[in-house]
Amino acid sequence: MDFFSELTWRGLVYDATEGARDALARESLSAYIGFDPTASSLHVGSLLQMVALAHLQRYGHSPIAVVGGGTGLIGDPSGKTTERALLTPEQVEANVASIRAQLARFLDFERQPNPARIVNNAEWLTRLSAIEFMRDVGKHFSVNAMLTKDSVKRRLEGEEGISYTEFSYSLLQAYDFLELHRRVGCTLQLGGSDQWGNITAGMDLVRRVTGAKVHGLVLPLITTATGAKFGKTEAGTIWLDPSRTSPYEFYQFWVNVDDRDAGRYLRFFTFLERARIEEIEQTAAREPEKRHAQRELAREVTRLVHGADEMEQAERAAEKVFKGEIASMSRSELLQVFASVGSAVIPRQAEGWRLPSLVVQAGLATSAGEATRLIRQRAVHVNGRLLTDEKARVTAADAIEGEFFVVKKGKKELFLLRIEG
RNA sequence: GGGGAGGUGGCAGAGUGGUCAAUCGCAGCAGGCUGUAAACCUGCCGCCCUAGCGGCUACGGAGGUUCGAACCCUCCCCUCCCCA
Repeated sequence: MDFFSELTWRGLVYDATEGARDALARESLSAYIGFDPTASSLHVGSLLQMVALAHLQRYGHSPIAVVGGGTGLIGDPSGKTTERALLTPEQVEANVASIRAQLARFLDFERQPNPARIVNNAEWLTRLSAIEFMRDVGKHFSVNAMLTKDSVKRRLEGEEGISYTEFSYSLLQAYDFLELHRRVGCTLQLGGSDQWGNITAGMDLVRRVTGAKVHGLVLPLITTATGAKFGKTEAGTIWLDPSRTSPYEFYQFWVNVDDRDAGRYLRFFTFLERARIEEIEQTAAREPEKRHAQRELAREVTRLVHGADEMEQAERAAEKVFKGEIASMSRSELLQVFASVGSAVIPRQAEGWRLPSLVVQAGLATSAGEATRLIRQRAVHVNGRLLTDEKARVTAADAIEGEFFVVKKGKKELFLLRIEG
């Protein structure tokens, strides 16, 4: 099997240029995907791109992850209805550094003969002079054509309009392709389906300047069965950075995937082979209540992003939590399990704590009033016990090993409070 | 520059002098059913507490009228529409 067929059966090819398939089958290519450094961490929305790079490498191509340290200074107007705030160079640089670390988990930089590379387009973009840019790049673009691009058209028709800065964005991104083509012979750019316009702009530029025929391939937009935005939960974005989204939460995100999405996601986000995925789907269809597909998905993706140790820990924690074995856990077990869940230290108080205040300190409610309502709705458990009296006090004597409170809200959300001293 | 409409809780959108902390919907939270799913049913959904027909803060901002204002008046700020 080749790269293109692999992506095809996984449902990862949304669109590709003529000849991309042949080129990929014929020879080993250099191909790149750009990552936007507007935040200090990537989130699950970028996972597909990361997986695509890894597939490239597996099939003998040389993947290049371009972190947009230069383009990030401008801001992509695609999919945006309003002008974006510009990040400072320092912010962008810090973001680039942490994103680089996250990408590193998916790529092999030592592999021969097709090592992965990570480059920052600030390297060339910040050195480009305005005159050079206008003569060598701008000359190849027709404003007439640019005005018809969807991302630009929407903004022109909208009320806010578009600044010259964002209007020029696609030229900069196109220039990346040219630069990578010159430097390392890169002939393919991949991206999300929203990047099609930017990718073809790059292809055109390369062709006009060098005469070479290069290719583009875009991945589908991920949808959820309920129509919600993928990668968001009640709690917010699912980040890849463990300090923003704990491995436990990350694991839980995948375990809670809708039945109807699980099979697709196994194809999208794991490297499991076709027969194995189909087998999992059959098992899942037979015993949906066991959530085979979700579990497998959670295991695989968590391992990929956070490593095997964190994955196992998150899995063990989930087991304890959902089997209601909290009260019987030992000190070391608690610390281990909650390392991936979330915890905080509270100062010792001789008279104990009011129950609502404990819930607030665990970050499970934003005000005592809200906590009180939760308690009355029979939603709060402390150390595995349902507590329904909002006036109750909890003292150190109630704590596990005199030290810990596991505060649980609803069925899924929990937090460890540790008494100081 | 001229004329008009409007700014209400995360969104959307009622209310136009008292019982409005503010209808309904969406989103969100919880409970039930289940499988840590979907759908569905129920409750909650400004803050504080001694939890009450309690206190406080709120309907763009600042003043004013009134026993009483989201609702009336004045000024200011902002948004949208039409004309020039």
